[in-house]
Amino acid sequence: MTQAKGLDAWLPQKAKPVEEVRKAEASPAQQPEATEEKKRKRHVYPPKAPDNLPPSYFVSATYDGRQRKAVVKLYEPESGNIYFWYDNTGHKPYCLTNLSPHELSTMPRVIHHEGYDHNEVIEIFDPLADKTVKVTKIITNDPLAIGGKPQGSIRDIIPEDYPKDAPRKPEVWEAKIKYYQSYIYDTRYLPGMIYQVKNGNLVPCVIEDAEKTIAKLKALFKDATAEELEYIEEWARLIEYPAPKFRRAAIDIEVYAPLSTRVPDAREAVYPVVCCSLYTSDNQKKVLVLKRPGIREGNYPMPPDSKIEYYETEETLLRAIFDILWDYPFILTFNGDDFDFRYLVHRAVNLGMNRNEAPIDIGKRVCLLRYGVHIDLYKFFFNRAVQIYAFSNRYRDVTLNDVGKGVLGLEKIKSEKTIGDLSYTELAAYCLRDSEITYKLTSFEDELAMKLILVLTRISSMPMEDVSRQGVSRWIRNFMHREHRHKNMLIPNSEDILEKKGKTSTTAVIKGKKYQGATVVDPVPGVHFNVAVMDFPSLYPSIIKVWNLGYQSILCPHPECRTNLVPNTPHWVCKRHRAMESLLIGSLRDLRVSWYKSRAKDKSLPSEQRSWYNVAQGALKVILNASYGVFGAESFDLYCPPVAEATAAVGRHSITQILNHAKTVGIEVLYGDTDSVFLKNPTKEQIEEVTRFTEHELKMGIDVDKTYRYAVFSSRKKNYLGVLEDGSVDVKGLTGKKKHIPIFIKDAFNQMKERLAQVKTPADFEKAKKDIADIVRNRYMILKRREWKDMNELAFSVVLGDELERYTKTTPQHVKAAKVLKESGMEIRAGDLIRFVKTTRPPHVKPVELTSKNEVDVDKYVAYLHSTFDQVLDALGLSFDEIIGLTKLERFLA
DNA sequence: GCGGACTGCTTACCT
DNA sequence: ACAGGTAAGCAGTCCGCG
Repeated sequence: MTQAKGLDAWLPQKAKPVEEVRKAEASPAQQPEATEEKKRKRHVYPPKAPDNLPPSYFVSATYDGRQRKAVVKLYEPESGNIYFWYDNTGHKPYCLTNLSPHELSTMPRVIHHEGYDHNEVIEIFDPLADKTVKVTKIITNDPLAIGGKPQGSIRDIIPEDYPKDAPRKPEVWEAKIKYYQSYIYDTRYLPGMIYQVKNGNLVPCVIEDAEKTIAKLKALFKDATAEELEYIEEWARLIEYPAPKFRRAAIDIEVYAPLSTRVPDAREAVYPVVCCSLYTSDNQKKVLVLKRPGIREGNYPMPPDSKIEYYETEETLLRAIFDILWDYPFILTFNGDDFDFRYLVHRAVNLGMNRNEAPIDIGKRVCLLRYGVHIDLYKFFFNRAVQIYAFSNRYRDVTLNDVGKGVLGLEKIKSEKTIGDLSYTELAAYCLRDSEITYKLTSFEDELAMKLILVLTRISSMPMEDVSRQGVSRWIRNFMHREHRHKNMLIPNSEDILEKKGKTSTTAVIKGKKYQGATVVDPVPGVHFNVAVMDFPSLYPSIIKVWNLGYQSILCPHPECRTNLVPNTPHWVCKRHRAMESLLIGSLRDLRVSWYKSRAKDKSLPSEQRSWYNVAQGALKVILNASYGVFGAESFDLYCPPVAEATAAVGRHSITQILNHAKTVGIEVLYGDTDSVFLKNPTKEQIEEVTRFTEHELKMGIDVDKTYRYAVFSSRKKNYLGVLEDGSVDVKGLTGKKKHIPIFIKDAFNQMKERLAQVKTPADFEKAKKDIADIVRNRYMILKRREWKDMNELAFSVVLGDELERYTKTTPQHVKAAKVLKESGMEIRAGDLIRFVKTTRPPHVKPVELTSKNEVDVDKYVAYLHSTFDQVLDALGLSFDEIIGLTKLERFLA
C-alpha cells in the first residue's frame, strides 16, 4: 500500500482550493488542445494510463479482445479524465472441473480447443462436501473459450463429450462468471476504490483520515469476534473512503417522426436526429440542433446561460455528439440503452458513416461507451429496491416526467405538437429540459444518486455500469462470489446446493408460495392512546447472524450438529464452522445499526459528511432488506430454500416468544407484524422487561422505534393509522393512501388525516368526529349533485402490469379501459398508467378523457367513499350511513 | 334465467 | 427476477331454485 498524495482536493471533509493541494508532480491531464488529427486517433486508441498516474478511481473493468487482457477504467478526478490500465499480472480466464488431467487429455475438443491454454490440478475447499478437494483448473487464452459461444464452449463440451456410462457425473464450476468479475475477485482489486499507477503497476491508495475513522469505529464493537471485526473493518473501509466529484454530462436526443403516437424504432433509425441536448457538471447547457428547411427560430424562452449550436448536416451533428461522448468520463441518459445510443449508432451507419466513428458498443440490452461510463438512469430508477428504500417511493411511474416530478419537482416541458412542428427554440428548450432533469437526478441532495452508485459499486465489486443496471440479488451474489475466491472456496453450482440441501418443509399461507413466512398479529380494534412500537432492527439479517445461517451451515454433514434445530422446522444448523453468509450479512447489519444509522443523524458532523453517511446507511438498508429474500429466490446463484425458510421460522418464533412473555407480565399487545409489537400504554419497567427478555432469551436487540400519541385500528391486518407525538401521521395500508384511488376520495381522506392530527386527548375526539362527519357528508353531496370540478378528480389510475394481449384469464376494468384507448390509436404497453372512470352503462368503465359528467356511476363512487372511510370510521364509533343521513330503515333496505 | 356463494385474478400495500 | 402475508374489487363459475 502506498500513501496517496494530492487527494485532499476531493475529500469531502476538506474543501481546500484546488491550487493549494495540487502537487508538483504534474497531472497527465494537462493535454494540449486536441487537433483534428489527434481527435481521430483517440477514436482508435483510448487514453492509456501513463506509468505513473495520480490517485484515480477504479470505475470499471472489461476485457479487451484485441490485447487479450483485462482492462481497468480509471477516473482521475483532478483532470476529469478516464485512463485505461491494462493488466500486467498475466491473469487468464479459467474454469474448474472434477475431471482429472488424464480424463481431459482424452477429450480432443477440449485440449485442442483454439482458446485452450493448459490445465493444472489445484486444491480448493468444497463448501458442500465440507472438505478440501483436488480439482482441475482449465486455463484459456480467451473468455469465450469457456462459455459464451453458441456452441463449442468448453463448459458445454465437457458434459457433451464425457462418456455417458462413466461412473460419475462430470462437473464444471465457475464457468459462468464474467471474465472481468473473475479478474476483479482474483486480483482483489476493489471497484469504486482509489488506486494509483506506480511504475506501471496498479496499487491501492491509503487515505489516512478514513483509516483513523475506521480505527475509531472498530472500538464500538466490543462483543464482536475477531473474525467479525475483520469483516466490519473491510466493509467500513469500502464506505469510509471518500467519493470524487464526478465530471459528467447528461444527454438526450430528439428524432423527427411523422407520427406523434409512435416512438421511432431505434434499430431501423429511418428518421433524422434533429436535436441533442447536453447538461453537464461543469455547467454547460447546450443544444445541438440540425438545420432544416422551413423551420422557424421562434422565440421560446431558453434558460439563461444556455446556448444553441446549429449544424448544417446530420453527419456533422452526429460527429459533434460523438465528440461529447469522448470528452466526458460519465455520461448520463434516461433510457440510452434502449433508445438514444442505439439510435445514434444505427443512424450513423444508415448515413454511410464509418461504424467506428460512434464510440458506442451495442449489446443485447445495454449500450456501453468506448471511453467513459454510461449510466442509464432509467435502469437505476426502475430498480424496485432503489425506488422503495433509497427514494422512499417518491415516484411510481418510471418515466422521466414522473421521476423528475417526484424526486425533484421538475417536469418535462409539455407540448401538444410533434417534433416536426416545433420551432428551433421550442425544440431546444424541450430537449434541454430532458437532459436537465436527467442531470439533476444525479445532483440533487449533494449528488446522492452518484454516491449511491459508488457505494454499491464498492460493496458489490462490480463495474459502475453493471451495478447501476442490475438488481440487488446480483449485488449480493457478487460480494459472496468475491468472498469465495478470497477464501479459496469452490463456488458451487446452484443445482448441487438444491440437491444437497433440498427444499422446504413448511406450508405457506398463500397458495403457490414455497414456505411459510412471517406472523401477523390480529389487531385490537379501536382507538388506543400511548402506543409504543417496539421492533427488531434488521430482524432477518440478525437471525442470519445469530443462527449462523448459510447454505453451508444449514443441514451440514456433521452428526453432532443434528440436534441444533431451528424452531418449528426439521432443519439443523452447523455448530462447527461459521457460515460465510452469516458473517458477511451479520457484519454489514451490525455496521449499519451501530454506526451508520446514528452517524447519518449526528448533527455535530459537517453536513457533507452526514449526507455521505446517509447514502451509506441507505445502501446498506437496500442490501440488508434483500439479504434474506435472495435465498428463497430461484434466480439467485446461491439459492437455498431451507435457509430462507429457517430465517422466517426463527422470525415467527421470536415474535411469538415476545407475545407470550408480554402476556405473562401483563402488557397488552395491540398488534404486531413480522418484527414489531405494538404495546398499549406500557410502563418504563415493562419496556425494560421486554428488552431484557429478548436480549437474554433470543440473543437479539429490540428497541422502541416510536410512540404513538394514539393509534386507530380496525380488525384488518396491515391497516392502521397512528399519530406521533409531534403530530405527524403514519397511515399504513388504508385504501385512502393507495395510489390508484381517485383524488376526489383521496382529498377527503387527507382532510380527515389532518383533522386527526389535531387530536391530543380522548376528549378532543368529540369535536373531531363532528368535523370528520362534515368532511364525509360534503363529499357525498358533491357526488350526488354531480358538482365535482373536473373529471380527472374521479379517475382511478391503475398500472397495466402486463402487455394487453396477455390478459387471457380475466379482463379487469383497467384492461377494458386500456383496450378502448388502444382502439383510439394510442400505443399501450406494460407499465402504462391507465386512468379510467366508472360509468353506468356497460362495460361500466371508460378512459377519463372520453367520459362526460352524466355518464358517471355516482353510486359506485359513493360505495368507494364508504369503504375507504369505513376502515377508520368504525374504530371512531361513526357510521357512514348515519353520516350521510340514511334512516335505520333505509339502511336496512339498502 | 337469476342471484348468491365461491374461487381466482389483479393490483397495491406491509414488513 | 429478493421473500411471504393481507386487503380489496372485480371476473368468472357453479349451484340451487319446483
